[in-house]
Amino acid sequence: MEGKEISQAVIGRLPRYFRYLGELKDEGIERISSQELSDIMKVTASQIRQDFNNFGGFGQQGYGYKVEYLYEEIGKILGLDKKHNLIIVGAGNLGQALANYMNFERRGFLFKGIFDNNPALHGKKIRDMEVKPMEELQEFVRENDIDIAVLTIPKTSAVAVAEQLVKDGIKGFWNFAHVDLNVPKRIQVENVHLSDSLMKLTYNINRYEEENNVH
Amino acid sequence: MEGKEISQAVIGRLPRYFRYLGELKDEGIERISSQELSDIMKVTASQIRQDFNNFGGFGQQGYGYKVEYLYEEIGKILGLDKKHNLIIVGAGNLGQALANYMNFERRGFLFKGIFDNNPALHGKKIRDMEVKPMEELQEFVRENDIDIAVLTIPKTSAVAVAEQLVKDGIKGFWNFAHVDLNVPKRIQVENVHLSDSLMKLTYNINRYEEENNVH
DNA sequence: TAGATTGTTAATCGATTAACAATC
DNA sequence: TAGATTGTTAATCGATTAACAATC
Repeated sequence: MEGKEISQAVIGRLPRYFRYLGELKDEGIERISSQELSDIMKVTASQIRQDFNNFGGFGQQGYGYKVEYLYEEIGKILGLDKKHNLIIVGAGNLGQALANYMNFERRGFLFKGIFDNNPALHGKKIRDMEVKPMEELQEFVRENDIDIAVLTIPKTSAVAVAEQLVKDGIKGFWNFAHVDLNVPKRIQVENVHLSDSLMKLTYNINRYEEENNVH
Repeated sequence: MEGKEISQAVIGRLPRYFRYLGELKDEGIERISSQELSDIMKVTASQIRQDFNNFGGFGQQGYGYKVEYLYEEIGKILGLDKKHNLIIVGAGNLGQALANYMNFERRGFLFKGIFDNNPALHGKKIRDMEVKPMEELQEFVRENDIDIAVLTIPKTSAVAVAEQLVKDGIKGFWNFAHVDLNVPKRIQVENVHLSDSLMKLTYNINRYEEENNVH
């Protein structure tokens, strides 16, 4: 049914390649070898070639890689050429910030709506979009063919809301709630656990200090 | 000088353990075996025991682990018992949202200031803290013993600002800017590249569809 | 003591790096 | 053609899982 499965380790590196190649392209650089890219990105040339080869040969022996071509191919792999309808569930600080801050449209996402159960927010305009009550969520998702839900609601409600959204046909979650969602494997979940990330930072700061300072 | 280095793979799992143990503790559960925790968290019991043993034995043979003790020990490992002075650099949507949304104080972080170069924001109150101009950043960091800078500024200025902050004595960055910072290895950096995360999500959604739908 | 479960060693698996033949 | 650099196989490294002896 499918080709060989690509590991998430590789997928996780693609956006960074994409970013560097975009910059190289903007600088007008036309070709690059895995060794040159290795020097810039501080990863091994071997890893770069292995990673790209998961998707077939993008390069030319003796020449290297065409920057623009490679950039576009990685964009396609990441699905940036496809449109995805997206909603934000939870119009608190974080939900509003993401609506305003993320350049959704530039990456193929169509921002279709934002929902909250706080009546004080209903009707408030967030990026030309009025906050809708949660009561309208289910019908909206079903009728507007929504693919992705950004969850910026408290963890107490996130699991139940996610389960309902799965029934309504959501394909993936960008989950900022501090819980693990309980959804079928066919549903994709990308977690952004901000406080976890901050804890990793303090661990590393403290450990560095313990190893090097007063000990 | 130090003990054996703990891999970042292990560190990355600690916050999740910490979260689950906190919940178990709140439910009044006193002891848990690696097997029970394995069932709840969907990771192998073997991995749980290996992970904990990186830091010495927290359990008791034949009994399991004391939930509260384990919870506290992991908290200490993550450095949550230590205070860290923190500032936010960039008071746009994301910077403001993080100031309001993150419960910094609850995890040992002292929110000391927020900076922006937009004069329209200067003096605006964000969580009882007035936005200060970037001109005051350097002196502020030096005089207030700031450990962590949250970077929510555009990528065009992030690298230079980070380099300056390193000179001013910053120990770690929580970096939301979409660039790789160029800082000495002794400085800890935790990147949160939101758009990268979203790209991984679309990759996985698209790939699932290609494998299972029309193909 | 017998049973349970950790701590830890050994085996396996997967990911990264090195090497080099293929080829532009 | 000679030189460069990929694509790809082989070697290494590290992380995960399995197994079991130690011990509570």
